[in-house]
Amino acid sequence: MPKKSTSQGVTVFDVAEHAGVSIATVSRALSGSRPMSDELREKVKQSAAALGYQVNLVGRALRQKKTSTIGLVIPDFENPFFSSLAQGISRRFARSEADVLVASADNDAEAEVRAVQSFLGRQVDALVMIPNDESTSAKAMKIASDSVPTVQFDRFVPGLDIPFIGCDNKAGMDLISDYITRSIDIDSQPVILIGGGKSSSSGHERSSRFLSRTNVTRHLEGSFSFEWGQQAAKSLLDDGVKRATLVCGADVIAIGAISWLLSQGHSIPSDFRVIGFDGVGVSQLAHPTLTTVLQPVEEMTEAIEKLLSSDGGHSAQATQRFRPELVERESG
Amino acid sequence: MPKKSTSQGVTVFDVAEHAGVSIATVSRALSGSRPMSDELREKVKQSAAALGYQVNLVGRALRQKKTSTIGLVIPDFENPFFSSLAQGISRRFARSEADVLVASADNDAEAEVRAVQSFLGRQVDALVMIPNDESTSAKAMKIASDSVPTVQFDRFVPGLDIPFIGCDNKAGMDLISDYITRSIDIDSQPVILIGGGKSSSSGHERSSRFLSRTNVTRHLEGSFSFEWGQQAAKSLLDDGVKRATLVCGADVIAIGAISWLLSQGHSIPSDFRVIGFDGVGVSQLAHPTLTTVLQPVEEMTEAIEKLLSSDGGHSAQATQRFRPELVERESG
DNA sequence: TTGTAGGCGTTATCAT
DNA sequence: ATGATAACGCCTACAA
Repeated sequence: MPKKSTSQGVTVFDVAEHAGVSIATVSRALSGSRPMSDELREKVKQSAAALGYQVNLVGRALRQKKTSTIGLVIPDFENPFFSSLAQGISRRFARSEADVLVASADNDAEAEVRAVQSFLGRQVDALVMIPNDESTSAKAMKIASDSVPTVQFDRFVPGLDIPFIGCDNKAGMDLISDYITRSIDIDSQPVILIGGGKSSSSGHERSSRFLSRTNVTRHLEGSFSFEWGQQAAKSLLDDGVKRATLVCGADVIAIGAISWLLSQGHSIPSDFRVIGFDGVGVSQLAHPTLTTVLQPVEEMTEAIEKLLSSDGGHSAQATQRFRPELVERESG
Repeated sequence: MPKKSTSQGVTVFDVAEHAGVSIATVSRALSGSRPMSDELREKVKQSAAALGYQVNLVGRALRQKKTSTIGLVIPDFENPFFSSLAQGISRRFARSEADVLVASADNDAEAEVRAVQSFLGRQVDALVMIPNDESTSAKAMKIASDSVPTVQFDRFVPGLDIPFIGCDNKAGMDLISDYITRSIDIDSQPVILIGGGKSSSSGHERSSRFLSRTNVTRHLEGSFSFEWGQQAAKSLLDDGVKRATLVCGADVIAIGAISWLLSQGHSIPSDFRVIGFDGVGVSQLAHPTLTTVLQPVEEMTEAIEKLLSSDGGHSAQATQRFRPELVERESG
């Protein structure tokens, strides 16, 4: 049952009255924006505490025209890589002045626009977006970047002049290509690409790059989900594939594929080699553990912080790609 | 007289001027709060569109003293169960009037308090909290519930008069107890409990209940993480345990344990049976697939929505526990 | 050093 | 039906 509010409704006026000073003094004492006698400041603080005063950030935001908030829009909460990105951003800004608020676009273009408008209406100081889609997210991205410093993270919408920070997907796929070339017998285990769909920039880049530099006997595109990994593996088996190297567009796909292959009695890596991309936490817990391309999440979140803090100044590069790293484990 | 608009944002004054009406009319036309001639309304809307007007929710919030926002505070983004809860809440409120904003407490009591104060300062209409801890989260919960309708979700802090919506952990553990009793040879596979730590209510309830109704040869407590599952399994093997039924306080623990056991060459379920709790997505992708207790997330989020919408009225029960369901899969 | 007053953008209450 | 105006809570020139 909702309790009667105590601190709700306590304003600077109440504190001022209680402390016997003006509201300006209260404001200054609490924000420390101007020097004042320690004695008075202490008195004000005690009054504030006694009354349970909590600053109303809405009032402050309206006045200051800034909210010390950055909004993060992610496609969904189900992909553990997005979660780890959210975790990374949250932690990165935790000791900064800004709070990070996260909203899910639920893999839907309209919901994505709504999320952006919601953040914009709330006057966030900056927006970090992981766009759903290479084309349908253009509208949301434009709306965002038209009003507030915006960063594209992990994925981007081509053709927009909005900074992008993410992983060098091409370099990542090249790591896989090289690895396959030097350590796998392509004749006995022909290479099959299971992409996450070309509708996101990451999916697009990864698949295209890999195809351009590696002989692939087969190529499937789906979505960035466990389910698609399972489904893709199933369709391969249904088509009589008995041995292959499965290069997957993301760890979630790889894990889904492994799950299906093992359930059908196939063995990994002797029958099927499986390679992922991202380096999510569960990739090292899967059995067999997943060979994958690890994205440098720390570096990327650091770059975002720098980019947003050096706002206006051109000290930080607009677009930065970070080199991922191949982690050889058991699955491939 | 019409006020000058800032160069930054388009305001109601700009729209009013453009449409040749008063700001009151603009507000009414856009929000539809009062009836007015369709013709005028249309004109105003066109002006708004022409100028690219977007309502400033900060101004609205200040005036209306409500934000149509609910805040969700979760311990972290790494546990996939929390992510699925966040996803569930977001989806549930998606077609409602309210936006859901998520913040991570990063498993830290102070960060949790900061997150709550941040949401409170932003005047959220309600707060949904998954408390970090049974004791250290008390402060954050109190602060929250003192100012705004608050719901404890999935976990709770005992002794507080704040509604709780979650799973019937005791019933869930009983399902496991019964299952073990009727289908497992306890002599060859003695039961070992790997709890997630008694510092959260879920961990507490699950471990205590299970211990009270089942003969356990061994009992370890840690945290709700993959790492703890691995570590616990390792310590069991180090102690020479060769066969056992591992009842885990959460799926993440179970998956961590399985990972370690398999890596050491043990087989599941013939040597070790492993049972989880929660029903996260990856539980059905693990190999072997995880026997677990599935929480009814849909029902729980629905209950939260009802509880918060019927705010003030006592029509909705304050605390509700939902019965989970045992899903027998391969691991146990 | 401290106080006064004005305004941030919006909606609601009055008038008309 | 529409318009003028007063708040909402806060910060910050400007005054004293």
